[in-house]
Amino acid sequence: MDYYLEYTKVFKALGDPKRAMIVDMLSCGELCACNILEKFDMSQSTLSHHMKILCECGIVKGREKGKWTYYSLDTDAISKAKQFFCDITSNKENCICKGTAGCCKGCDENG
Amino acid sequence: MDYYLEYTKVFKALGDPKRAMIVDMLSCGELCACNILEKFDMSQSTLSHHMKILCECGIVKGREKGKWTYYSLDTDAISKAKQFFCDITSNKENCICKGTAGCCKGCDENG
DNA sequence: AATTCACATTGACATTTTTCGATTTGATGC
DNA sequence: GCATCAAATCGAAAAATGTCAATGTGAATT
Repeated sequence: MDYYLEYTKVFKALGDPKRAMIVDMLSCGELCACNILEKFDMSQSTLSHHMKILCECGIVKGREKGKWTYYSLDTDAISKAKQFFCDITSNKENCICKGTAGCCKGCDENG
Repeated sequence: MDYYLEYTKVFKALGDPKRAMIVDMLSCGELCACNILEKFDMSQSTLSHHMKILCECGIVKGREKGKWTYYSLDTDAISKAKQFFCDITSNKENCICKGTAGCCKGCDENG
């Protein structure tokens, strides 16, 4: 159950459209909070709250430099979350990777 | 935004540990609601509610037969959700698939 | 050291979600 | 037809979430 709890935090974080958009923005490189805020119609405190959720689940990292905080994706944590997604949606004896469903690379490597 | 909203429903559904466990159970094959209920410490109405959320986001299908309802995963919807996950976490110009991060098969095909 | 700037935290509120017991619906068996 | 079973729906209560304005914090600028 703790296993599920750990990874469902990532899904819960991505379960908000605005947070999914933030992740999409970060996929092209590091951005500071003010750059992200420009693109959204939300208050600064609300954005800060969303960034905290994204950081706490592990898929986003914050790097403080002077007044600014730069955010970027943690590709390792994202890989693990993808692997979890593959794991819970694949039949372990007869993996759907072998069919047409298109599972992930990591799943192929294990199966 | 609608694009994000469509797929974030899937993540929101998987953002609950019990629902993630249900998906994991269904990955090994079709099950009826009563079989799922046996494994959990929750009321019948609560399970019914969780199944509705899983069905509404598209990743689970329900098949009614007589008194029973059999649930199974919709591998096509799951593939699309994985693709979305890859999309929002991959740099489109310089995809992380080419690195060590381990993106999904579909992402490789596109990139 | 006073001000400004970027961001985090707090407190409050409305909305959404989770959960249950009770009821309803629809199919089966007597 | 009546009782029974599986599952959905309803109504209500409790908990979690999203949001903002106000405030706090720490770094840079003057």
